[in-house]
This record gives sequence, C-alpha cells and structure tokens, in this order.
Amino acid sequence: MTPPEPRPRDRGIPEATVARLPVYLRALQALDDRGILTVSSEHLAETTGVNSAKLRKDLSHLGSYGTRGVGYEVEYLIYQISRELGLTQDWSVAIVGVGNLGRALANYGGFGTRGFRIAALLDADTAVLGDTVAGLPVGHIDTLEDVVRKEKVSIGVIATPAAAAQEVCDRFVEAGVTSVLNFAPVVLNVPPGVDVRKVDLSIELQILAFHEQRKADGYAGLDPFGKGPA
Amino acid sequence: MTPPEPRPRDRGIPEATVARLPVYLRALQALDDRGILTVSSEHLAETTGVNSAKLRKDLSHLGSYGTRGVGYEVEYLIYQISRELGLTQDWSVAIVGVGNLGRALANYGGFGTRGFRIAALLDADTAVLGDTVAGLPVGHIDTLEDVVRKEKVSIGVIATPAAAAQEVCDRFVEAGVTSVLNFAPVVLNVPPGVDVRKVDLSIELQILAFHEQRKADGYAGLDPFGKGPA
DNA sequence: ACGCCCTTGTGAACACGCGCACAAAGTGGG
DNA sequence: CCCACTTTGTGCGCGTGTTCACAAGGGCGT
Ligand SMILES: NC(=O)c1ccc[n+]([C@@H]2O[C@H](COP(=O)([O-])OP(=O)(O)OC[C@H]3O[C@@H](n4cnc5c(N)ncnc54)[C@H](O)[C@@H]3O)[C@@H](O)[C@H]2O)c1
Ligand SMILES: NC(=O)c1ccc[n+]([C@@H]2O[C@H](COP(=O)([O-])OP(=O)(O)OC[C@H]3O[C@@H](n4cnc5c(N)ncnc54)[C@H](O)[C@@H]3O)[C@@H](O)[C@H]2O)c1
Repeated sequence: MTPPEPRPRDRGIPEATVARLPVYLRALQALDDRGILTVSSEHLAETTGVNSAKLRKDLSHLGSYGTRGVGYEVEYLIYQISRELGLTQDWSVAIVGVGNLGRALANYGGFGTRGFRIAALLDADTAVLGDTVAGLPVGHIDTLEDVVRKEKVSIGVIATPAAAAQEVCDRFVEAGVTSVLNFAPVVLNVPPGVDVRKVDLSIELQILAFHEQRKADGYAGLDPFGKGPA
Repeated sequence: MTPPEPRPRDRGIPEATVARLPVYLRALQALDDRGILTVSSEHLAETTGVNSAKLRKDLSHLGSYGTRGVGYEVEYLIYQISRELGLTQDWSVAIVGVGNLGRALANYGGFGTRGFRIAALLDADTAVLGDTVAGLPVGHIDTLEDVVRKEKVSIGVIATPAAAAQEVCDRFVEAGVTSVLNFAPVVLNVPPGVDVRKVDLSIELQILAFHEQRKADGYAGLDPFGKGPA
C-alpha cells in the first residue's frame, strides 16, 4: 500500500552481495522496460546467472520486499537496490589519463545513465590539453585539486600509464577522494578508509589462459578442431 | 570412494590463487628488471599487497620453490608462474566490436608482452570494415568462424553493444572458442566447459558508490582512522 | 470460507579462503 | 662445528559465502 518509510537498514551487507546488486538492478530494469510488474526469485536468478536461494538471501539484506506466492515488485525492488547502492544521488567522476582507454571511457555513454557524471578529464601531456573529448575539455593535471574541490569529485578514475598511477592516486587521496578506480597495472598504496578497485585486463587474460591450458592438458577430446594454443 | 585423481601432480590450484599469480608475476618481473636475484615472501607480499603467509601458501601450490632462510629465486619463480599460467605458449585473441573500447584494446601495447597475440579485429558495421587499427585490418563479423579456425583463436573478446554480445558469444562457442572475455554489460549464457570472465565498469562504479555512501552516512566521525574497507 | 499451490525467507550444513603462529630448514658468523 | 638468525611451509581455527531444504506466508480459484 503506502510505501514504507526509508528506514535505517541493517548496514551489514556482505561484500559479495553488494557486488551482485548491480547485476540484479540491470536485469530488473530490463524487465521494467518490458512492462513486467513482478518477478520471482527463480526467474530473476536465472537471468542473472545466480542461485535463487542466494538471490533471495541477498535481497533479504535490504529488508523483506517480496510477497510469498507472488514474487518481487519490479519497480519497488529497483528503487530499493538503487537506494542501497547510493544511486539515488549523483556522483562526480574525474578521469586522469586521456589516452586510448581514457577516451573510450569518456565516450562511453553508459556512465551518465546511472548517476555518474564525468566532471573532468585531466592529462599531463600538453599535446592533448585543450582537446575536447566527449564534449569536455581536457584539463591539466595540476588543476586536479581545484577540480576535485569545485566539482565535488568523489570517485577518481586512473587511466594513466603504470608509472604515473601511484602519484595520481596520491594526489586524489590528498585532495580528499576516497574512492578510486584503477586501470593501470600496478598495486596502489592507499591509507585506510580509501577504497580502490582495479580493472586489470591483463590479469583477466592470464586467468583465462590458465584454464585454457588446463582444458588442453590431456583433455583434447573436448577440442573439436584440435586447435591448441597458436 | 577413490576421488577422481588420475594425475600424480596436484592440479587443484585454488581459483583465488590463480587470480593472484599474475600479480606476483608482474612484481617479480619488476624485480628482475632491477637485477634483483632473490626475494622473500615478506617483501614480495608487501609490494603486491597481500599477506605473506597467503603468498607462501599460493606459491606452495606450484611446488616448493623457495629456500628457507633466503627466499625465492626471482627468475625461477617467474618461470614457474609463467608455466603454470600457460604463458610459455602464445595465445591468439580475437576482438569483436571495434568501437571506442575495441580500439583502445587493440591499441593497448600490454597485450603482446605476455604472450597474447591479437589475431583479428571484427565488426559488423560497414563503416569501419577495412579500417586499419593498430596495424590490423578490421574484418567482417561473418568471417569469425574462418578466423577462429585459421588463426587458432582460443580467447574471444567481446566489445560490442550489449544487445549483440550473446549472439557473438554463441558464434565464438560454436566455432570452438572456450574462453571469452566480455566487456558488454550482460550475463552471457554458455555451455559447460566454456569460461567467461566479465569486465564491467558500471558495476565497479556502483560498488564504489555504495561504500562512498556508507562513508558519508553518519559514521564519518565515529571512525577517525577509517577502519573501513581499503 | 477454504484449501491448494506457489514463492519467500531462513536455519543449518558445507565449502572455501584467510591469517596466525610455529616447527623445520637453511644461512652465515664466530 | 656450533649457534643465532632468517625465512619457508603448513596445521589449525575462524569467518565468509554458498547451497539445500523446508516451514511459514500469501494469493487465488472454487
Ligand atoms: N588501452 C587499453 O585497452 C588498456 C587495457 C588494459 C590496461 N590499460 C592500462 O590503462 C592505462 C592507460 O592505457 P592507454 O592505452 O590509455 O595508455 P595511453 O598511453 O594511450 O594513455 C595514457 C595517458 O596518460 C597520460 N599521462 C601520462 N602520465 C600522466 C600523469 N602523470 N598525469 C596525468 N596524465 C598522464 C598520457 O599523456 C596519456 O594521454 C595504462 O596503465 C594501461 O596499462 C589499458
Ligand atoms: N567504452 C567504454 O569505456 C566502455 C566501458 C564499459 C563498458 N563498455 C561496453 O563495451 C561495449 C563496447 O563499448 P564501446 O564504447 O566500444 O561501444 P561502441 O558503440 O563504440 O562500439 C561497439 C562496436 O561494436 C560493433 N558491433 C555492433 N553490433 C555488432 C555485431 N553484431 N557484431 C560485431 N560487431 C558489432 C559496432 O559496429 C561498433 O563498432 C559496450 O557493450 C559497452 O557497454 C564500454
């Protein structure tokens, strides 16, 4: 009936659950776009590739928003997950390093759709300064502190070469940024209270290679073309 | 009764360990470049941001390659990890979807350095067909099966819009590819035996947003040194 | 109003990974 | 040759996460 008041929920949401909420959210939005009003844990679990009991337990951490015998109300669940993830507010993001990857990120439309606003693009190379990428001018790295303060940047994205990443990270942290997304292949050192997540393509490929090798090792039967590594 | 252990050599390396081996490898190569011959678990652990006992346990899965009282021989460890990960052989990679991200990936130098060779770039858009990106011509998606066979592609990279990802994936699998790296924000459905790893920028940002919101939510003052996740 | 059937929410067992702490092993100095 | 010191390798307890299985809750048809 009347939507319950957003109460202070149990803050102890398991990390593993947090990592899955965005996946559920995406699936729910697809359902919503198709005009579907309710969904069962079984169905949602199937489309997101998780176990249905796990899904229910995940959702139970936000409180109980399902109806037995029916399922979950899609719109309401979208709202609850969004609120839990902090997507009901806008987050400013600054990208440092406007090379191959930085440009791709800047041009990526999916950013803004979910409350993430690219506040600034910064680089050290004078050759790219002043360029306009995705409608934003590329600023100088020395303005990082100003930008963070003025634009209230809360998430810093590092897309510089590895050698520069730690220094850029330090400047982010010094300027008050407490969340960093790092694409450079280095382990960043940060003080407690700062979250770093890394996206490392090279590691992903190496993990795939490991499993690929194992499949090939004495299990050639699964290999219709007998093609091993090149 | 007797567990399926046909192999004398224990191939049961924990997934969590596999995911860290590339990190160790990178640190070791940096040490090697500086001419350092041996390293202790303590030191290597510190530079890779893991617990030293965990590091030792990880390495113990490849056999015992350390010397008590001294540490590990850098070069030998590099070789052992490389071999375990399957990096002593070359792997052919095909990238489908040559847009913002696909171009960035193709232009990324770090690919080739570790035994990954970009064998082909494929796209469906006639506007980009024939373009040369990073020295490679962009081929038509319909040649996927031919390319996979001829180039012995074992890893498929999907950088198309979400709507096309499943279809591209199916074609990869049908052609015999058993390892897929997916950048599109969808859950891919694959038969058993096929490994899929996903890189999802949007999810990473949402996880950061969650923690950022929690930091802001009232607990800012209770925790002077921010014992939160780091 | 009643009972059937569907779906949720969760207790409990299990699997996995982490990190402490320590014995064993090896080094180097005296 | 012995002893003090360093560092590895690992047994073990702990915490987290996953899955099964099922009782309780709720809608809906009759
Ligand atoms: N391109 C990819 O697909 C890809 C894939 C995986 C990882 N990466 C990693 O992402 C990072 C960026 O890759 P890229 O291909 O875009 O490299 P790139 O060389 O094209 O771009 C790097 C940019 O960072 C700028 N830069 C350098 N030092 C800087 C500093 N101190 N402050 C600010 N800006 C600085 C450079 O001017 C350049 O514009 C690298 O660390 C790379 O290893 C890239
Ligand atoms: N650009 C980014 O930084 C970024 C970040 C996160 C996720 N992603 C995801 O990566 C994917 C690619 O992003 P992008 O920015 O490069 O998009 P893009 O639109 O620039 O490029 C997509 C390319 O795929 C091609 N394509 C479309 N359908 C195809 C098909 N059926 N077969 C083969 N090729 C096809 C298009 O012609 C285009 O060249 C998207 O799913 C996006 O959500 C991108």
